[in-house]
Amino acid sequence: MHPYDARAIETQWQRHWKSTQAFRSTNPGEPGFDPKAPKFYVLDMFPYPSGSGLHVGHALGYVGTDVIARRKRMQGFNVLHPMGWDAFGLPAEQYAIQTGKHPRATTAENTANFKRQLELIGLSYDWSREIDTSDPAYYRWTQWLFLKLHERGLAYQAEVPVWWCEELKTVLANEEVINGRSERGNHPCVRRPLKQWMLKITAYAERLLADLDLIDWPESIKIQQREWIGRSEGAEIRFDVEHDGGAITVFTTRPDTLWGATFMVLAPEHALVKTITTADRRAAVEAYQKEATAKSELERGDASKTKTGVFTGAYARNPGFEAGDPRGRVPVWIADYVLLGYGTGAIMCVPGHDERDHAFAQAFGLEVREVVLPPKGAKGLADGVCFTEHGTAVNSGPIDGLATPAAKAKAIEWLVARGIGKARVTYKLRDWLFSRQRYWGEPFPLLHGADGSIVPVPEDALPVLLPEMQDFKPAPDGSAPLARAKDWVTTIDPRTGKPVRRDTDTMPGWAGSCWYWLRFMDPKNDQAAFSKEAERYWGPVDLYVGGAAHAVMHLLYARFWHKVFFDAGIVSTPEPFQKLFNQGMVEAFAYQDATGRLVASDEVEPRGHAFVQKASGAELQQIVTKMAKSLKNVVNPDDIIAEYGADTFRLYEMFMGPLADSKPWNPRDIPGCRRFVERVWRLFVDPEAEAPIKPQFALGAKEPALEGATLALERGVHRLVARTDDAFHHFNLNTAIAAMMGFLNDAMKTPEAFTRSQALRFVQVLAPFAPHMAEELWQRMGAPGEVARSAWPRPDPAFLVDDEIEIPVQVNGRHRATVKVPKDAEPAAVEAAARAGAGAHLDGKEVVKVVVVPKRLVNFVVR
RNA sequence: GGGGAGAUGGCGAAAUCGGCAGCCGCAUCGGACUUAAAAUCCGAAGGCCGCAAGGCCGUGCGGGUUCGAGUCCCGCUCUCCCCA
Repeated sequence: MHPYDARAIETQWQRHWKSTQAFRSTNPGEPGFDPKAPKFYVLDMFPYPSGSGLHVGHALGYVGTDVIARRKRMQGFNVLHPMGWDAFGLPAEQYAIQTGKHPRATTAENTANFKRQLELIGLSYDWSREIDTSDPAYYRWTQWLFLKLHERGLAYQAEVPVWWCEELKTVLANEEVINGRSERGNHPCVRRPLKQWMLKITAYAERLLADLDLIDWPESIKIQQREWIGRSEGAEIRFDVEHDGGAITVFTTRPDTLWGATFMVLAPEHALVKTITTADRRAAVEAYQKEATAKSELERGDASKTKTGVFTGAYARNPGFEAGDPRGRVPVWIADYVLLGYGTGAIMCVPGHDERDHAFAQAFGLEVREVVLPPKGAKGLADGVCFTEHGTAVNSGPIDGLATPAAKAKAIEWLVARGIGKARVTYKLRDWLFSRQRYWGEPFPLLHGADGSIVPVPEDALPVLLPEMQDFKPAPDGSAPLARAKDWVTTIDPRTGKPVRRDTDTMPGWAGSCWYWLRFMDPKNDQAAFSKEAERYWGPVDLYVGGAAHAVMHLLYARFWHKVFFDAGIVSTPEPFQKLFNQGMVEAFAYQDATGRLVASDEVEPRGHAFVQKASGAELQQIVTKMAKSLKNVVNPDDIIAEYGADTFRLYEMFMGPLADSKPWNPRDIPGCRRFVERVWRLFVDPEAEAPIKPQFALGAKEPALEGATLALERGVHRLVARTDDAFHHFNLNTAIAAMMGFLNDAMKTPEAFTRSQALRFVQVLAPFAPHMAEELWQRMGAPGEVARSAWPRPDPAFLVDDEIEIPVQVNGRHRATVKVPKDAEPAAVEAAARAGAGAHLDGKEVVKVVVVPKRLVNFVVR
């Protein structure tokens, strides 16, 4: 009486794992720590616990890392596999404002729900290391680490034009504003100058770029980070303003084109605009400045857009020409395609060799001068085309005749010698806007004195607790909600006894995730963020898995903080995440009618190979898209597990395709995985019998001789292990499951030949994927301990190749026959066998050439 | 606009050292078992032609390299994702 009962088996083993703390990993110095075991730290990007819970797409990465973690444990690694909550942030607060529920309460509910869901999947996290970024025991150290940045001069306050969202009543980072609307909620945003906390990430630009070479990350992510950092080499050149005595400094990546600069453009916000603008141009200039402020940087930078700008009335001297040379007199304009934050906020314009300058000159009838001759064959100004590539310098005084790279170097030399310029490197990367006028975040541990001084809260006075507030709505004027907690704001500087005011901003949602992988190493420490020993042992993260969506922001911020800690001697590695892996998106089917309108998935039924709308019978087109509530195609793991069990759910998640690929969730495919699980069960257990396991697999069962079907299965087991190892190597775990299914099909054909020793190894291979069933079978077989801690089997090469192998025979590259030859047959023997096998295909033909690839194929080239 | 990834049966996919295209699964069809159905088991199946044997065509499209290309090179089309 042993039918397969997924629920019973899974709840029992989940309870067992919990009560025995089966997946707790030990730190150096703790009882049970094995100093000989190598460590493996496998980390998921921890979730923001939203109210809607996990869907099957989140679970993909978590199941993937779990399968990897479980196998690593079996391979003898001390595995750190933790989970926690990125719990501070805007959505919780928005929700709280809408519902009146305190974010602390909703966060607690949501994290409890997430944890329940994760446990239901049977994930082997070390829950003793669970962390919550909104817990004072955690954010105490976030504040402490912020002070380390502050100490090192990397946190400063500045009046900067920032995105202000009227609806959310807060400033947002550049990356949180899309097309002038907030990423969260899609509310309109405007730019406004405000005093804000900034982090000097630009000070680390060079190292963030260079150290990408140290880490094993997807090239695509590295490219995106390099792009974001945007290093460019060039020169800074000073242009004197006529009649004014002032000077405009520009940055250019093409100092060799100086002699082609026929005008200049300043960012509308550039400080010099005010002083150089002539009286007759003032009205036009000011009107234009006002307009530009409202635009996003993207709109302004868009090269495809028509150029706008106004003349300031002022002229500057191009220093490439002698005083008095009319070619050196260049008009100064302002235009919004020049950004204040990039380079110097001013450019020299070379309309002959820069697309945007060219468009601008065309639009306003400014002079175009050729100073770079295109190489033979390439189109240049002579053909009416703006030439931006490398060529030969012309009309350029001291650098005439030089190829662009040499011309650049010579131009810089020439500028330096005359004291009008120097080599310079700039970055697109900007400093990081780090404050928010919101409630649900880490308070800044800083005190403002009456005299304007700012001092850190002493370390022993941390954490600065977020005050309990009932009304934490943003104020209409944009001032921070914390400013209204009067008792909290007013305090005493413990060092001087003087009254001071607390800083009332909070940190952005990214703050908590800038160091959480370090806290997981030593999560209960109340003397330090983490101990040096723990960090030296566990760091860096060996495998970090998450969506490619975080390619830039989180991963760049995290690297930045980590490098600061490295410089401060707090961590021992220059990079936090040695290997990064991006799991693919889980998409879902959605359905469109003939007009392209989307039809909710629950109103659709299949008809043959097509799909129709239930109500109307209209034929629908099945499309693949992301899961969204509005499409009613979000799938919750709870439902799948309730119907099929966690082992089936895990198998399906992994069987869908390679971990890195995007692939659609197809509910019709899940029963296939369930069938596999049931077939495994029936191979081992006779549901009708008394015995918990078939006698041939029980402890003490006689091991038959390795011959006939048993030998074939033995080879099968070794091949299975080898294929599985390979699958882990490539993260295409679907092929491991395909291999298990293939082996199972073989074993089911000759079940009596399947031995206990083979069965044990099969269960071990199954264990990372379907851990509940594997543990249950392991126990029923009377095997020692838990399969989760058993030693992963090794394939023996002697069993991987059959004595006879099949060789395809081609004639002129076309497959014509297959011949069987001994595995070690000589090429001549293989060719002879192939010639016989090809038979009639060679009759009457002249064999020009024979290609024999040992163990692979034979190809006859004939005429 | 910039950047990234991808395109293989009705569907998810496999074949990454250039060597039998389609392992494994889903859906489909046929058979066995059953009073019947479900479940289970066995079998078929890329397309076209053919009773069959067999042949031809086939990895988004067009070229190229090679004895041999899903895989490498050049050009194109389309899709998805990311950044704003």
